[in-house]
Amino acid sequence: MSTQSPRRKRATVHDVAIEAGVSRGTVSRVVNGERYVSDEARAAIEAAIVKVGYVPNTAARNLVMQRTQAVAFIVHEPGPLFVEDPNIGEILLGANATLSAADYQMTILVVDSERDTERVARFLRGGFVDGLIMVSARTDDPITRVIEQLELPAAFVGHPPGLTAAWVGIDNRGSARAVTERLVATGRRHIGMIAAALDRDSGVDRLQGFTDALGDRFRSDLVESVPLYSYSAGVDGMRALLARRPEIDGVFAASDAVAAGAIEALREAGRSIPDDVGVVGFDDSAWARRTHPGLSTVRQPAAGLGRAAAESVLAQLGGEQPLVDGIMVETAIVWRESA
Amino acid sequence: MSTQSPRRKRATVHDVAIEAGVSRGTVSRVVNGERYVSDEARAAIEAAIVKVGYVPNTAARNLVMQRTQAVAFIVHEPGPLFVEDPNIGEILLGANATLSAADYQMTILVVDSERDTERVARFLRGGFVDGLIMVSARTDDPITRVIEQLELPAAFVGHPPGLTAAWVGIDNRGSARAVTERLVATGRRHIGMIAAALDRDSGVDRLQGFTDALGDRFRSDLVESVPLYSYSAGVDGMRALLARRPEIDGVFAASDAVAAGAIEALREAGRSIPDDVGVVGFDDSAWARRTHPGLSTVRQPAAGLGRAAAESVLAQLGGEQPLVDGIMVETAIVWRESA
DNA sequence: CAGATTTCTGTGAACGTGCACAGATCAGCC
DNA sequence: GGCTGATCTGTGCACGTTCACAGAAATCTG
Repeated sequence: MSTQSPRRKRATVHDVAIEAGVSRGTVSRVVNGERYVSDEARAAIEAAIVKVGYVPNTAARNLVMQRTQAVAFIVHEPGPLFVEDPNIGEILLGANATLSAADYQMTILVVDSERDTERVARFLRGGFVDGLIMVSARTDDPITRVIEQLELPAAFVGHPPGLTAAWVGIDNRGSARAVTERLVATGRRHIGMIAAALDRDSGVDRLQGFTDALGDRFRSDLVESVPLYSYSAGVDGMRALLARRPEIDGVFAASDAVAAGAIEALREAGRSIPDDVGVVGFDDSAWARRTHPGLSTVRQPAAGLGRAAAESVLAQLGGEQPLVDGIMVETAIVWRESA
Repeated sequence: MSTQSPRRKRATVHDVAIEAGVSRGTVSRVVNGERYVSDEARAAIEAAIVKVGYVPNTAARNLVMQRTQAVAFIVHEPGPLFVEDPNIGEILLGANATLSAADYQMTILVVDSERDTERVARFLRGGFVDGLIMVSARTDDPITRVIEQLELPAAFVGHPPGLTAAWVGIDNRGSARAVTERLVATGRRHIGMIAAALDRDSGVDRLQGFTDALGDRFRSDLVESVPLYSYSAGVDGMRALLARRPEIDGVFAASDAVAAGAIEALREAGRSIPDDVGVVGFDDSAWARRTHPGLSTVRQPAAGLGRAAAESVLAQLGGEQPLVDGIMVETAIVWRESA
């Protein structure tokens, strides 16, 4: 609207100083809200800032402050699953909310191939970020190794065995046990499980919880293992289970997506739920409200995990020692109609 | 393993120069792969780099180069939908793949509240990023205004009316017309639409395409408008449509999530698909393969949109003028059993 | 009113790069 | 041997900020 000059260069603290008739140091003090600035100088500088449109240069600030106000969010996941797994999105949102409230930015890194490992390692070493959040690390993950020897404030969501860094997670084992026990309590006699992602702590722990709950009644041929927490894996797993043990009358699926697939396979086979077969899942993701009947499941507060991870990183940035034992976020069991 | 000194400070180009017995300038030339370096100097420097563990300091480089090698990925979406809409995740992955191949990082910004608008604007002005990708901008979006006057290389996914910046998108109108025409061709007489997100170009264009296809047969009471591209909105919309026009025998839902909700509502009402009512959706997201029967829909290459947006930003960073007309990415129609 | 204290301000030195420039060395050529 | 041009190297400056320090001015204290 107004006849602004076609200035190409951004205003610096120096320009503001000249405009306000003071020195760079005083401007810096005003910008950073420090004490020892006279009222008139402050007023003049604030006016000058809006007049010249001054915005502090991030790179220069980062250089002298030795920090970046950025945290990496690393997700190690093949592309498709990143999209399909609603937990990751929620964790991301939760972490982002906490970080941005503390004026930190989040840089996202997707690790998919070996080449990515190289790239991410270079990135982390380059001082682009002050800390990092790692989601869905696997056992014996090259990326995990890189991170551990990086001396960068880090928080893992989930807990690969042998990890020394801080982590947040849920009690997968106890929660899995609790849902399975309900299946037992309602009189099911032939209870199976579709286990998934056994290359991760969550997958292993959920299977553990299942066996805990069954005790003597555990039969290994009532467990079918599938590679991923996905819908199609659930379909396959349930079909295999039905073929092997047609008398099955209860199933614990390692995630809601898997459970939705299992329900589909049961429907195919003409079984009614929950009359013929009771089904429980894990996550309380959007899947659970979408199945017929509604899925009983473990409520996993994914956004809460993201927030907790972010808080851990922020605490470490504030100089605190990370909690080696990890942080457990509470789960709850949600009973719907499927069991 | 080895007795490394407990060095707290990172090695600089200066340390490398001393170690290799050359000057900073020569080290810089080696690091940046420039010509005019003798073989012996190069060898000595490369050895020195690994010896002292040198990694270039990003902040210093950014400062002197006046760029950051980072691009912002801005998504303006209430939290829950970000998680539920698989397109966003795919666009993000597509963009990330292209950007990281070009050695750019991606910083994610979620805009949800008014306060976020402020924060994001400050962030963009602060020179944190060299460019940006904006997803799901709305008409009259304060963020969009901010971006437009920012003179930063930008690419929008989708096309808010009146936008002057570069954008990529699909032919929503033509594609919507094509699916609807098929509904017409298969002999449906009372074809309705659940329109969604009419505050966005995609929502408006899909409705346009629908009316294009119906021509004279268009009846405004056969269109129900819902706020969001969500499952529950689809349930509500279909119920409303059924209540108003029970004779309805074909429905175009503005997205697959909406279609899935519509199918649920139709099932409730005892209608069979596709015999009583034909249903088509839009997106070919994971939803489409999950409904019963499988959903006929428009295949929207979300990852391709992300890649195209990233390429546009990279091209602008390379000095090219943005294409004002925008870039259209091809869609295809996928026929399954629902119509 | 001298001295001590608090408040306020300006100056110069970092931070770690890239780049322009100047100078040095060396080969090719008449 | 002197000239030209290509190859190689070192030095100083700039990028925009924060911070330590020194000094000036104002205020308090006995």
